[in-house]
Amino acid sequence: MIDVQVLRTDPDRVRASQAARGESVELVDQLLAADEARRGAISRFEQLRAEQKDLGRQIPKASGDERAALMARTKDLADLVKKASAMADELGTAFSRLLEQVGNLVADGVPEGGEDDYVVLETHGEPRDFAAEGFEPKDHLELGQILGAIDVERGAKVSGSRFYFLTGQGAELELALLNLAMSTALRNGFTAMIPPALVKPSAMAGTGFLGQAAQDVYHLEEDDLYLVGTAEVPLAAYHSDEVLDAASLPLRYAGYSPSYRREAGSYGKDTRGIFRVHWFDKVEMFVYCAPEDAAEEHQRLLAWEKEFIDALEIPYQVLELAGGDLGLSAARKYDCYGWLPTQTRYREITSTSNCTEFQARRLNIRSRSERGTSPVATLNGTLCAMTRTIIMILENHQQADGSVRLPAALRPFLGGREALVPVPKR
RNA sequence: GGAGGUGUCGCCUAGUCCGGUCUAUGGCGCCCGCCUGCUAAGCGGGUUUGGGGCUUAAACCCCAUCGCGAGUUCAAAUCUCGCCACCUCCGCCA
Repeated sequence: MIDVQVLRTDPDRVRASQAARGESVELVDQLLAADEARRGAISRFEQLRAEQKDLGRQIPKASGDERAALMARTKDLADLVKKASAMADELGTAFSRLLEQVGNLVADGVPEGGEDDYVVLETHGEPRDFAAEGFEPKDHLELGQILGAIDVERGAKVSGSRFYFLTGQGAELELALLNLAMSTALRNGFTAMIPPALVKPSAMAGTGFLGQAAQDVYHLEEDDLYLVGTAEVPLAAYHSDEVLDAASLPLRYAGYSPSYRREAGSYGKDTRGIFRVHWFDKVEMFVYCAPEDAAEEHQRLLAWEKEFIDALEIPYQVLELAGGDLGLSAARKYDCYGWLPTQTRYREITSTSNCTEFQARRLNIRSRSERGTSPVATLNGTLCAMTRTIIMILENHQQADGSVRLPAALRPFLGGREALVPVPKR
């Protein structure tokens, strides 16, 4: 959630942020009114409670009539206190409910607009000219079948649409990518993590996925647990309700976990192959750092993402997303879009968000300084989303005969092999 | 899944049976000061967290906080109920 102090002292900033997100500006006025009401109720309660406590303390010392009189008076007060307390609770809850709807304050310089209003910051590498090479590129699904790497038919048979098996070389490729990603992360000072993929509602809510994003999340009714859509969720909740030693920051974690997404409302979108699926595995970077270092850290996360994509020799662009496309938690977001030859356009492969103190406030993650404790900043970034990365590798490095050249960085993790090669169908 | 036990302000701990100066005890650690040639020891004071008030600021004041929540009561760490986590044993299982 946003800082309540900012709401009180600079409501215009919150209004501007809401406008940049394309969200309700009136909400800010409702919030201010609710805050006022809540604080009034709290102070009325505290006054009454203090009076009640004071009288109550005299009872053990008194005796006889005096005692009876005191008890009668305190009894009346107790009734008032109960009512005042209920009122304060009610108004407090109303305020919180409103506050939770407000997205993070959009960072300065974020482009205005919605999904299509991103700004291309950089372009790296050259898309291959397949015409010049004399063949038509096959798409990842066809290549996956030729290589015996991806089986969507059996995925659908076993689990339904938007499920797949990675088979043979496909499964090996994921493991190689995992090892490359993790070893890169470890070299950069990250701590390797394998987090739970099922989490409690508090973890989901704290990371901001139970708002507008809720329809895209799997929920296990029976156990009231959620399947995470990203390791960001357990990695953020990992330090919830903790006070971190300021000297230990930044804490950098690289988590490998499955990601589950209902993909509600994406019917008919990217239905071919494994571009948009209900489950994929992912190595996610997650950082806790001092708020004043967050912007710089965000650049580092982006740099590590680029380093990884560079190593895979995939042409790509770096986009800065517009305010309307940030999600609830992010103050700023960069996506890397890799070149997809059969679609002749760039498609998302990684995403990194600076959530400033937004998630830390919800999850109660603080660090200690001379001035007491204060929320830390959290950031996340994709290091390697397996299915999308596999798609990019297959399509960009395919050869005329259906084999796929392996980028040099990946070879050590595939027994020195230089290419994935067609296998007989079975 | 079944039975039993435990949960107190960083860590350990007193208090819970029998509700009221508990405004939560003591130790360790940590911080400040004194003392000291230095260090150690010693002495004195401070040290949960969150919210609010008053201040230039600090000091100070108020409310909440004894795993979480609800209830009983004028009054709950203490009594009742529900939940959670951990430990021990049994059952089941990769």
